[in-house]
This record gives sequence, C-alpha cells and structure tokens, in this order.
Amino acid sequence: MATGATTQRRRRPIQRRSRLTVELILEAAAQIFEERGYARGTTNHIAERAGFSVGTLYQYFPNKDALLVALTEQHLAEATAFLQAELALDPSGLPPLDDLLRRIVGATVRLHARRPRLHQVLFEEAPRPPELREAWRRVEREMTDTLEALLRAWPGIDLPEPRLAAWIVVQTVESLCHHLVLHRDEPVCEELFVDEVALLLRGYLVRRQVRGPVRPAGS
Amino acid sequence: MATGATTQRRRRPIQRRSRLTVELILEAAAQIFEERGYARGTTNHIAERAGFSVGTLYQYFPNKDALLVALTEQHLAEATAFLQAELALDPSGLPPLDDLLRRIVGATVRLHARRPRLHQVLFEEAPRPPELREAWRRVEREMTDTLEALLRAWPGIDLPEPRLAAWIVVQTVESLCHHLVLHRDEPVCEELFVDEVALLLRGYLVRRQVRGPVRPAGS
DNA sequence: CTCTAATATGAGTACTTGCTCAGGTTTGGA
DNA sequence: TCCAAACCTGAGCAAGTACTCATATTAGAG
Repeated sequence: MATGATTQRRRRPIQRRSRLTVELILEAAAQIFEERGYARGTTNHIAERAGFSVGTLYQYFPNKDALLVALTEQHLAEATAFLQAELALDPSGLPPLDDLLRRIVGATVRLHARRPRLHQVLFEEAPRPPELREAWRRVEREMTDTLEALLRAWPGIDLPEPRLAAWIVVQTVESLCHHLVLHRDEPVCEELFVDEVALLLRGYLVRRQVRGPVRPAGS
Repeated sequence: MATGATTQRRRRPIQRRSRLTVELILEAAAQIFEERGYARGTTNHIAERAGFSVGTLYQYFPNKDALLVALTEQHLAEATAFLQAELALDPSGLPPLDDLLRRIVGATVRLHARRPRLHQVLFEEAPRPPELREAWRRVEREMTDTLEALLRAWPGIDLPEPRLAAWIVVQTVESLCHHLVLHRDEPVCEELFVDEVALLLRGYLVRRQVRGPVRPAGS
C-alpha cells in the first residue's frame, strides 16, 4: 500500500510513443484489477498484459497505488461529464419531473453498469488514499450543487430545505444504483427499478399537506 | 484467497478451553481486520493478538477465508436478531407509520455504526465466497418478507405491489445507512438523517391520487 | 547521418505471507 | 494415579510480490 509514498507520476511521457504506453498500461491495470482484484492483481501481470516489461511501468508510475489513483481520477472525470450532461437542461423547455428523475436514475445505473467490477475495486475493495476521498467528495458536492439549483427553480416544488433535499436525492440515487449493480445476486429489471426509484424521489420532493400521521384507525 | 478450498472448521472444539480459544481467535481476527484490512491482516498477527500460536489457529480454521466466513455469519446472525426484534410489533398497538419508519432506519444506522470498519471489511473489501452471498441473500429475503407482511396489514396503506415496495424500502434503508456510515467524510447529524429517510419512505408508501405529472406551468 | 535524450528491458533482490508438522503440554474420565 | 485424547507450539518452507538498476534500443532534432 505504501500510504506514505507519493502517487505522482515519475517520468512524464513526452513522445507520442510513451503517451500510448501509459494509456495501454492503465487499460491493462483496469483489466487485471477486474479479473483478480486489487490485492491479487500484480504489477508484473499488468505490465505483461500491456505488452511491456515491469520496468516500463515503473518509469511512469512510482508504485502500485499510483495506478489506482490514476484509474480513479479517470473514472471520476468520465462520471461527472456524463452526469452533468444529463442535468444540463434547457431552462425554456423543462421536462416533467418524473422524466427528470428517471433520467438521473437511469444515467446513474448505466454509469455503474459500464464496468461494474472495476468500479467495485476502485470504490470498495482497494485502499482509498486521502487524495481520492477528497476527489470523490468534490464530485458529490458538485452534483448536489447542480441538483439544488434545479430544485430551487423547479415550478411546483417548494421545499423547506432544498440543499438537504438535494443531498438526500444524490445519496439515495448513488447508494441504490451502486447497491443494485454490485450487490444484487438475483437480476432486477432495470426499467422497473428506475421507475420505482423515481417514484420514491417524487414522493419526497413533491410534498402534500400532511394533516397528521398515518396510524391505525381507532388509536 | 483459495476460493476452491472449503471453509469448514477443521477440528471441533470440544473442551471448554478450546471453545474459548475459538472465540478469542475470532475476536482477534475482527480486531486485526479492522486495523489492517483483509489483505494485510495476516494469520500470524491474528494468532499473536489472540495469545496463541499460528498452529492453534489452523487447528480450528482450515484457512484465512474461514475466519472471514465465521465472522460474517456471526455478524449476520446478530443483525437479523436485532432487526427482527425491532419489527416484531404487537398487532394490537401499532405505532404511527412515521415511528415505525424511524425505528427501522435508526436501528439500521446503529447496526452499521457498531463496528463500521469491520462491517466494511466483511461486506466490501474482502472476497465474498458464494456461501456468504447466499447467506446475505437469505437475510435480505427474510427482511423483505417481514416488511411485506407489515405493509399489507397496515391501515391507511394500500400499495399496488406490496412486495416490490417492501423490497425497495429494504434496499433503500440498507444502501443509505451503509453509505452514510462508511463513505461519508463530513459527519452528518444522525437524527436529521433518520428523519429525512423516514420522510422519503413515507412519501413512497403513502401515495396520494396523482392527477398528472408535475411540470412547468404552461407546458 | 549523428548523437543525445527518451524510452524500454527483465533478471534479480529483499521481503512478506499462508500454512505445515513433528513434537510438546494439558485435560478429564476410569 | 494413569493415560489417551484433546489441545497447543513455533521455526521454517514454498510461493509469491513490489520494486530496482545496469544495460539496450529507439526517436527525432540539427
């Protein structure tokens, strides 16, 4: 693990050849980690899969953790781009709320389903150095910001605490999709799942006047 | 990992002495896994912490994975007992729905918060042999069964698909509490969290007559 | 073409870890 | 008290694994 060591690149790839090398090594690392997990995925295996010798790998990455960090940053960058695109709505033509919710949930499911095993290794199995925790927190905050702005502006929605609600929605969607993709044994119909989660969120966001707690008759 | 090997006990502890030994070894394993993670928690460390030699450990556990399995089964048994107790309601005096939901969520949070790092090692970081996947699935099904029965009988709740709803509730509570305890960096007020999740579930379970989708005025 | 910086090599090193086994100690029934 | 079964010991083995470094190859500017 070598948690004290840096995970910055060692040599900077300058020529086109070496930039390709770095890409190939990262893809090989992704594959090996998918196949064998982080602890049992060795740097020798990764270099071999990429078609280079171990020495080359260590020219560009100071240690095994650096591979993890690079892969995670890549993954997070793709995820934010993907989700922000889904939330970038034209204010003049807002879709129905249910459509918005289904879009968010659907996009998150698809995001997790791309390379589920890799996702699992990066976010559960492998050690999470502080720099990655920070990166992950940043992404969550950005998502919450975007959603909060949407909720404040959305007609028909009037929440006492839009930021809290946005946070709950982000956490719910992320947690449920993560759980669905990585920890379900029996397959679940994706479309049905998306609909139900959208229903769940809708009930939370569109609040009716509550007259009193639902309780058994006569009590 | 040795996924092919069995994880059944090797020698059966017969005398009182050896039963204590097994307990001490399991507690030591829990501590070492908490401190160093699964991959870096060695059997030598565990035996030393327990106050025995490695040989003794291997008298009762055929390999490292067997420790994992034993710890997980113990954890799952405690969890089911704890949650079932929370759901065992006297039918003659049902509490308000909000109270029920808060009870479920609160109990789940407390369950996860007991030994969060151990929970993380057992359910994320370490390999999950098929026997454990099966055990986990059984627990989830039991929870869903219990909740479904409750939902069907609950006055004021009339769901088109109680089983699906029960499943969604179980998944939501589990996912959110898991996520909250293990993957939050900024601390979140537990009480507030419980209230919000209860609100989320309540909106899902108590459905009003939906006249049409919430959409921007004029569209 | 030449020559230097960039890039690639891979056997080898230092270290870790799961697990064994031959032999010692303790327990408890008769 | 005796003794067989139960229990415990721990040095060491076999199998790995992260990482190095002296050396070889290649790219591309001048």
